[in-house]
Amino acid sequence: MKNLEVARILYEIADILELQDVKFKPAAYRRAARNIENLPEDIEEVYKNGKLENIPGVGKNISKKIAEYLKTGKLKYYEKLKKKSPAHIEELLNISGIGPKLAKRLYKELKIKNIEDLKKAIKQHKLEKLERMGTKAEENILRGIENVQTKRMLLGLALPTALEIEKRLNNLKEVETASLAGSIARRKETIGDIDILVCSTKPEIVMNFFTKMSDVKNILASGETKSSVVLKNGIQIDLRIVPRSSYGSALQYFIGSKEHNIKLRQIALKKGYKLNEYGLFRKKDNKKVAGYRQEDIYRKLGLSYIEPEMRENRGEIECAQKHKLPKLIKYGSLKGDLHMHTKWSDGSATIEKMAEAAKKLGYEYIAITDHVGLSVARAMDEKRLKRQISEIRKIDKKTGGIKILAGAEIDIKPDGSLALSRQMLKQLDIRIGAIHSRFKSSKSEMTQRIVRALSSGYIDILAHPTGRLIQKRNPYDVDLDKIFQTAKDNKVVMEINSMPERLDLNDINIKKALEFKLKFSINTDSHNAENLHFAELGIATARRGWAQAKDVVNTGGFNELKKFFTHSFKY
DNA sequence: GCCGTTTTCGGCCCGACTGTTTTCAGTCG
Repeated sequence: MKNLEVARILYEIADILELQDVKFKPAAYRRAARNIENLPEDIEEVYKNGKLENIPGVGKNISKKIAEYLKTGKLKYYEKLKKKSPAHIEELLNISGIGPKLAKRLYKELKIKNIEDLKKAIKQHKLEKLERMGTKAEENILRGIENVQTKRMLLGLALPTALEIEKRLNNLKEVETASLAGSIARRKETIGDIDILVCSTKPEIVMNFFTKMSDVKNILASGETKSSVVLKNGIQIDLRIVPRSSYGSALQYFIGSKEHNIKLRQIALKKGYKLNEYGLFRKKDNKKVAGYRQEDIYRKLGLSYIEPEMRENRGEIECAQKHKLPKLIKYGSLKGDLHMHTKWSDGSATIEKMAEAAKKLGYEYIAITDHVGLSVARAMDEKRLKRQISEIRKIDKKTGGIKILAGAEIDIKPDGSLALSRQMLKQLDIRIGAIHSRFKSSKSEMTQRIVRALSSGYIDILAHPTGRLIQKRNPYDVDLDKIFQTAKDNKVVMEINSMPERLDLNDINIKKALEFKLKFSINTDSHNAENLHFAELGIATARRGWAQAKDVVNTGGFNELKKFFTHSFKY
């Protein structure tokens, strides 16, 4: 899959053109790059089918360039651009506070080419001596450098803090409403900072409370309507206060995404409106026609209301125009969890403890799915698995209020065979297949390996189907179309793994799997009782992938589940 | 370079903030 590779080159072209003061082309290249980044299909497939120009933002010229790159592995235009540009100062554009103009000045006046040079120059206070620059500017850029070097945070790590602060603000009597905004409101898998929007008539009191919270480490900015702090845990929070009359439009604006908002504004313009964070205004007389509630804005523009998780300009606006948006799966709608580990393999809790915790979440059922067939993760051998199954049956009878299913996470070996005998496979209620080794196999090897496993007839769920660990390990190279088709043919369910660093399948691939009419199971892959809460992250990801309750097998009650897995259930 | 339910040419989202300077260019979200 070369989508990201192609997108990166287009981004770089955009940066270089921007540095050359070329107008509009940078935006065009960035738009194409963004859409390729978000493309559910493999760009090589799109190219082979001659459909490159169907990608929004990709026209004749860019499609030719993509074709050249995919065919030859090179792009002459790009090579030439790089040669022509005086120095590779594109790196500087990644720093918040530095745009094309400043980057060029830094190079011209101080010979600064990259972040390293820049850091040295700041240490010697060379920047503040430049015209129209000062100490503040220098400090800002230094902070920008730090931000480039700190990675984005996992949603699962930031969300509890975000919800806690949101609650604190809502408990304040001077606050009418506080809501999360930005990427965390859209439940993106990683976030840069937490945005919170507050509606209040007493902004000073709210701002004072916010900047003086005991967990604030330092205050970055503190004004009437906007403040920024960094918490002791390193998370940055931006708080904005707006009046009630424009709360809806402000929320709409700050939730984003940027791409979604740009599209929305274009629609507004065509319909004779102007949209900004203060409201939706009629162009001819500047009369405000919406702003109090987000719903009103969407309605005035002829759209159904779009849930924040969908606002990525991935087709949701077109769907909303036709009033054909899917009804997304709701938070809290899972009836059970089908993937978790216990002390029997690499988990830390007992079967009983996991069952009790699941019961507290209101679940009707869980499946215990410890590892088998691995040399790591304290995986069980067949003898131990046999003992565990009878133990699970015993505990299930003893424990009221929740059904405990006997399952296993079975290693898919490099040749695609399963690391468990047929005889044992037949005794399990839920059989999860998973890849744990040779992540760097070729695309064809990995595809064959998984296809063979799924075709065995003994796999009910494919766990973490792409194997990625966010910001740590790339997804393995695999032909997802083939995997999805094989899964469809063999009635294999795709897992949406809810662990914060997995979220696998991801949003884009969920949307793609839906085109194959596949079913999902939102599982936590818990290794202790607390992990069960991560299910909400899985639901968030499912929502970002446009999944509905009917697409997710574990939104159904026990009888429904039993019917679905009727070929495997022994229960 | 892309794109069209005002268009195949002439536009391309929009406003706030920041720092430095005295009227605004540059950058951001």
